[in-house]
Amino acid sequence: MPYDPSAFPAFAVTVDLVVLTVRRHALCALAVRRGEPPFKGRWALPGGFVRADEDLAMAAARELAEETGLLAHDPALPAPPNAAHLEQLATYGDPKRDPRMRVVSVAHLALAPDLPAPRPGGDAHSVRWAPVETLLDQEGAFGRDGESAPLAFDHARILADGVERARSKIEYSSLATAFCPQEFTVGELRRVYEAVWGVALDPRNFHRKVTGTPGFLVPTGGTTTRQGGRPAQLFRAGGATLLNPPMLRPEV
Amino acid sequence: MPYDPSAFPAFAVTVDLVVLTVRRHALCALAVRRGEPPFKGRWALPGGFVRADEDLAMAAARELAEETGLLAHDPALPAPPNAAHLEQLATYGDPKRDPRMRVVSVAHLALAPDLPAPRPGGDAHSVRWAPVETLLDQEGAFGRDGESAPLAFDHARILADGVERARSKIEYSSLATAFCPQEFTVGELRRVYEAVWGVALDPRNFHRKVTGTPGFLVPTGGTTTRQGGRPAQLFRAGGATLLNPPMLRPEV
DNA sequence: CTGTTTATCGTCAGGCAGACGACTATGATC
DNA sequence: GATCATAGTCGTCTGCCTGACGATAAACAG
Repeated sequence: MPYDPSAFPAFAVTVDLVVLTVRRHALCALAVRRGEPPFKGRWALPGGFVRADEDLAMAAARELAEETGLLAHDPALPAPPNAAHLEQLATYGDPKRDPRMRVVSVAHLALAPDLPAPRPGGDAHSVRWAPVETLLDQEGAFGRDGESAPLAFDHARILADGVERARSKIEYSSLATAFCPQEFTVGELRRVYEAVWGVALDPRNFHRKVTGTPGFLVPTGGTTTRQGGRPAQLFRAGGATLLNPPMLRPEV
Repeated sequence: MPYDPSAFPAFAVTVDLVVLTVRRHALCALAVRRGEPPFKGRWALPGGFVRADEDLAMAAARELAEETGLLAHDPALPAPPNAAHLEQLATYGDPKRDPRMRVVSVAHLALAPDLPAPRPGGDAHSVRWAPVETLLDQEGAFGRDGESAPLAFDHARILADGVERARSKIEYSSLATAFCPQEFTVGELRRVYEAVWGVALDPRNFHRKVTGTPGFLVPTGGTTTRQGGRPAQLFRAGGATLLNPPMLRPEV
């Protein structure tokens, strides 16, 4: 018993992705250059239409794989090698957000470890990792090539919301490990927090806190010296997802 | 330059509302009885189609006003008398969630003070406040009249997500005051926390905590004795939105 | 007047976080 | 090989916050 199609307006539904990673001590987001109008040549978040038989999470996972080769994984399972955390962020449906037609975009947030290099896939002409400040602090700084123009559509707002979600969520969950490779050191995890929050943390207190939180980290037995200095113990993410008490973000 | 409409599937977009309040020491949600198939006669969350020229937040505010007479208000402004907190919750888009057609629902969460009585408005045949446990703990308990059947569609999942959002958000924000009238006592605020979390809190420690958090409560100078016992000071919600350090939810 | 109810103030001990000293183990440089 | 720079790890101390709980205050019911 289908509805009378004239009884309600028809929408296009898309998923847009805020894909975050930490590279060179900076929080970076994935941006693609638009090859078609509107906003041709400008940078935008990766995304695409939801297909007729697709769940929203499936569509987001498909777009993520197309753009990065990353697999979304069930947080309950152990992470496969090329896995990213993926969760729904928010939905944006301003009637004028796309000049062509009525589009509702269900934004998703993906957190990934540092990747070798973004591989342009799908229909994206070029893809890059850019520090989120670079992508967000460009209101008014228009360049003719779009290199320094604001993000297309309302993607600056979406990106800002995604960054804020990540910043607050690593406080009370073990999500920061999603930015790390499968095995990592306490120092590497600390540099994730420092990059995402944009602050400096005391290495000694940080070490005490994360190693003292049950279920957060499990030692693998190995050590590494890839950061220079004294060799550090290697850890995997433990089973805990919620940190209680939480990590405390320093005041301002 | 409109898209080729055959290039992507057409969706219907709705907003569904999780409207929560605290009545008689219990967390309650607004439910409407469906008058049309599918799920005719079953209880469901209030909601409706997003109109062609409407933002998502506007559509949610309109549905809220139609069902309850409550106005959504900008959290930055002082709350008008009949105001509720309204925020986007999450979006549900399983291809099979509505048997008739492809519907994506953008769920919103509204928190309201205890209201005199729900007034059936719009096209809802009957409306009621029901304790959330009653609405959620009915899987398998089907009654022929739908009185004790599970909620229609995926609304049980949506309601559960909304309740969980409210439970966690009153920990670190001043949102619990949205369940209180404009002027309220510390005891009334404590009973909100107790109802939402389903726990008992120590009145003395609670009093110390909320009155000691800067910006959370502002004394109005008046007192009341509507709860019996010694008269209590009256407060308004202060300007603070984030509580730091947060309220601590007792274990289990 | 006495008991009951709710509000409010105080005290005390334990836990956790911030500040920071000290020591360890590697590689780089002289 | 000695020295230095770099990171990692272990401790200590102090102050703040919380949970547990005693005590007092101000209303009402009988």
